[in-house]
Amino acid sequence: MRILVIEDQPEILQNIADYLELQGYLVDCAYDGLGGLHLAITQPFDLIILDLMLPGMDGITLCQKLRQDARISTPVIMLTARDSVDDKLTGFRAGADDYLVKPFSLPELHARVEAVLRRGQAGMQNMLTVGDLAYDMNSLEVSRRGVHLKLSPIGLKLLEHLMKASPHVVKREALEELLWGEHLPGSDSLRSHIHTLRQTIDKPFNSPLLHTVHGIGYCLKTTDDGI
Amino acid sequence: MRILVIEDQPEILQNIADYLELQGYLVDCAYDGLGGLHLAITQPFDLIILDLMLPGMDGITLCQKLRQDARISTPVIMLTARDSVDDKLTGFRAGADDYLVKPFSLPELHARVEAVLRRGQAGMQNMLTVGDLAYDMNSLEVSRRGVHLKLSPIGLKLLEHLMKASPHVVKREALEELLWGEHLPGSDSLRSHIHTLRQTIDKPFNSPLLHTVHGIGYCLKTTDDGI
DNA sequence: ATCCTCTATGACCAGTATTCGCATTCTGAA
DNA sequence: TTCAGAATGCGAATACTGGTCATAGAGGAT
Repeated sequence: MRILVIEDQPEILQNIADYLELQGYLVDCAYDGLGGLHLAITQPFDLIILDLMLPGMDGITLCQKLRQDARISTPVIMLTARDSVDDKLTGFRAGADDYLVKPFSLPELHARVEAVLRRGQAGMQNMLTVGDLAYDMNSLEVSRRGVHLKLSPIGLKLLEHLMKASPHVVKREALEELLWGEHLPGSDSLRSHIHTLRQTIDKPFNSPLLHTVHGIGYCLKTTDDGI
Repeated sequence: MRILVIEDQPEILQNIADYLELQGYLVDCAYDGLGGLHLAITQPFDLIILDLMLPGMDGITLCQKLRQDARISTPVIMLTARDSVDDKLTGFRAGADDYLVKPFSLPELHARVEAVLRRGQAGMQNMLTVGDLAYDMNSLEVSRRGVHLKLSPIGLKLLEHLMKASPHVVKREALEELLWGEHLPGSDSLRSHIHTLRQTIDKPFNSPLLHTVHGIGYCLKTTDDGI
């Protein structure tokens, strides 16, 4: 879990960083708004801890830019010395996920961090369905009509892409790039994998979901043929 | 609210005690490590304020004994004149909940006290369970079907993460980051640890909880194989 | 300071699962 | 009909995993 802490007071920053690292988090630091924003945009974090008052750019503005300009939804915990309701409202309106009033104890911060991270995980609605086919992206389990299906890693990747695209057609090149990037295998083994996938998700059931579009690619959809 | 203050410098102790009593707390005092430890063990306190440097037994040792030997989880605020990172880390590792560097203002202390007490009331529900496997994060004890299991620190970290994620799959990279942060060990020793963990939590029992997801990572769940 | 124990790490091997490439057969469109 | 594209099936190559063990290092005890 990577956490970015943006705070201008060195002692506080040091305290927070040390404590969180001790709890097993990877901590990066920024001392002002601009530096923090830059880090937050260029690197992936699981959580941002953000002081309200910062040199360069205040926390609320930073949070707004993050959400609106950069479209980054990393959860944010806002720190502030002030305690007025106004600040809280402004903070939440700017997109902060939680709020902590200074001075706070470090275990208290830890509790909030855990809470926000847990919330983030629970929020993930990673369930894909096409017809009676279901793919739980958390447990990586695939089932059809309640029957558990076992697929290979490549099969899973293919299926994920096809389900996300459903009911649209996916070009062969798109699938090849998905699986191998620029470094394609010598022959077109994509067909083999499509075949294997078909064996698994369609063969045991009477209605096929995975359709071939001749010369173009593949498409995953129910056969009720409503186009 | 009863607070125990352990501090060898009489003026400071007097200051703190007077101030806290004025705020309505019941304050007990100790002048050295041994006396403090004795009081802390024999009587119930809601909070302990503990100087790092004490005659008889230093604060860190005292804190460790309190946590490990006496299994007392009363929150501890550590006081110190020093400010080195080492001290802080050692303090936290010993189980201190917060840290205050001398000289501090009494209102500052009061704020920390309030913060720590508030957090304490929140009540930590630190018990993880997956199937018949239980992990008490307060005492760091792991048991399965009532049988106490002994794991290494790395094993505990792995297990904690896997249990929190259960029944989701956890990627190998996520576990590696959890254990080693940015600079990973040369070879994949993760598998050794998974193996050790498996030996401990699965080998003595007939139903495995720790499953491998080929090419992806690991997953902790019961084998009831539903879905 | 020295020894001792426990843990972490890295290397290796064998067994297994997965992927790839190829040969063959099949299908759909012109 | 003809032919390119598609499906199928299978063996070989590859990647991954579990298990074992030797070594190195940390921490505690003497």
